[in-house]
Amino acid sequence: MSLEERREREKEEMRKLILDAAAEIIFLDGIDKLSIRKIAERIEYSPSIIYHYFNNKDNILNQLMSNAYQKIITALSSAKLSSDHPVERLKDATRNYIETALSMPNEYNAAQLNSSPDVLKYTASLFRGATNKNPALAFLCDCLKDIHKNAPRSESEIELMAQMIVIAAFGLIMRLNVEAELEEKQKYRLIDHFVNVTILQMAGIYTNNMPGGKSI
Amino acid sequence: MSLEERREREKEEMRKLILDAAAEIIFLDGIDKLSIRKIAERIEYSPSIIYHYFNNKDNILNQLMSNAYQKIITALSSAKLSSDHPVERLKDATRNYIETALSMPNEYNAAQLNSSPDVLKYTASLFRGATNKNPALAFLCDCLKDIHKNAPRSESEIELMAQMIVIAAFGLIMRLNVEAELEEKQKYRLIDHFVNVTILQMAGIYTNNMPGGKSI
DNA sequence: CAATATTTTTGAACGGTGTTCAATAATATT
DNA sequence: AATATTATTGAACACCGTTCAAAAATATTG
Repeated sequence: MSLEERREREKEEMRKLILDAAAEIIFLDGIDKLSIRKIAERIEYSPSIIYHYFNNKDNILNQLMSNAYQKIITALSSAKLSSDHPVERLKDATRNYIETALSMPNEYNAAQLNSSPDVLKYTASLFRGATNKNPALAFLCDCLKDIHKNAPRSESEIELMAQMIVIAAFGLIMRLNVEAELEEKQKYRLIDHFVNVTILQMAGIYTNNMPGGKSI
Repeated sequence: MSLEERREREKEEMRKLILDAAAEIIFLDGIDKLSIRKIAERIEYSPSIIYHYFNNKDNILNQLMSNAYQKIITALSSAKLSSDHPVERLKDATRNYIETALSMPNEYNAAQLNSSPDVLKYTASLFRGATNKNPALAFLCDCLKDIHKNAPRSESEIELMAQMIVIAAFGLIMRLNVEAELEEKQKYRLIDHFVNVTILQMAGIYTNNMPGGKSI
């Protein structure tokens, strides 16, 4: 069966070749300019061959976006052990998540705005409860429970908090992605405020909205 | 000069004819299916004529989206006098804004994700300070100042708060638009929580994140 | 090795898109 | 009535995603 294995391996390599070419085109020319014919030109094959390895263009795009979004999710979980303090962990993870997402705007946008089954596995769907699968929501819920361990909130309260944070982070990233010409300084002013103030408010921590305000 | 006036009026009528046809196509078949040729077919002219009234397809789309987004903004300001209580006004306005935006998902998405000059006039760009032009930000700032009139915050604090609320509302609307199959019940659970809890936290009001928690 | 079956790759075609432009039809000006 | 201006068209260009029968390359058998 080594023959079939090799076949499959070669097919996988070809798929990777196609995906890599697509990623480069998106990086160089933008996602709007991606076309089957351009991919074909880049890998030096005829356009038709691509349909031997993928069902259609959307399929390619979705696979690409899923892969990229997994990287963003990984960035989140890498903060899992960053600190003993749950609040610090929350802040670290969110900042990580935001900065990773901003480093691949095309992929993040496409992944979040796409509701294909391919991509939906990883994105922050509001469907699935926090306990289910979405890694970002699950991580946030854990953090929030930890933060409120002295005065426990209900499961649904925690879940709503987490969803609001995910939604707000999503909004921030989207806006920063759209407003490409925004100065770095302004950008980080917003991110800082979000991570240091807004998140804590949404997590039910601050009574005053400025840093230095009383915490619980 | 009545001749030129009529000319211009007729040209404007033709533009409106084209825009209306485009809006219908978007409504019936979705924004992806909009094409110059389809518009032409609908208004019973040849495709080329459209370029006599608009520079290109994007121009048509942008104009359409700007018009729609103005309606959403209008929904916001209609809440301006809804209540004496600034907190109630804030809640009313936000709920209005969200529900109007959800009633025209295509237009809202396109307007928010588009950074063309046409559209940028109306969308919540982070560029312009709150005092400048963006009506949503300006309204929020007024509300927030009113809310905190007894313990005034700095201009930049107020502005950051407002921007965070706009960003979070944007995120919520976007998510609800993308997840089209979400049940009405779940949808309103999120909107309610956003309007009744999250906004108040971001506005620096609640110390506890549940309704009934102490206010300042 | 030769013949056959299988898989990979191609070229041509279909129907679609946005856009341009010279030629025509309609209207207004002289 | 002749001329200038404007509105409208048809044909064409250069793209696009996708399909499919035919060809090339490879693997499997006798």
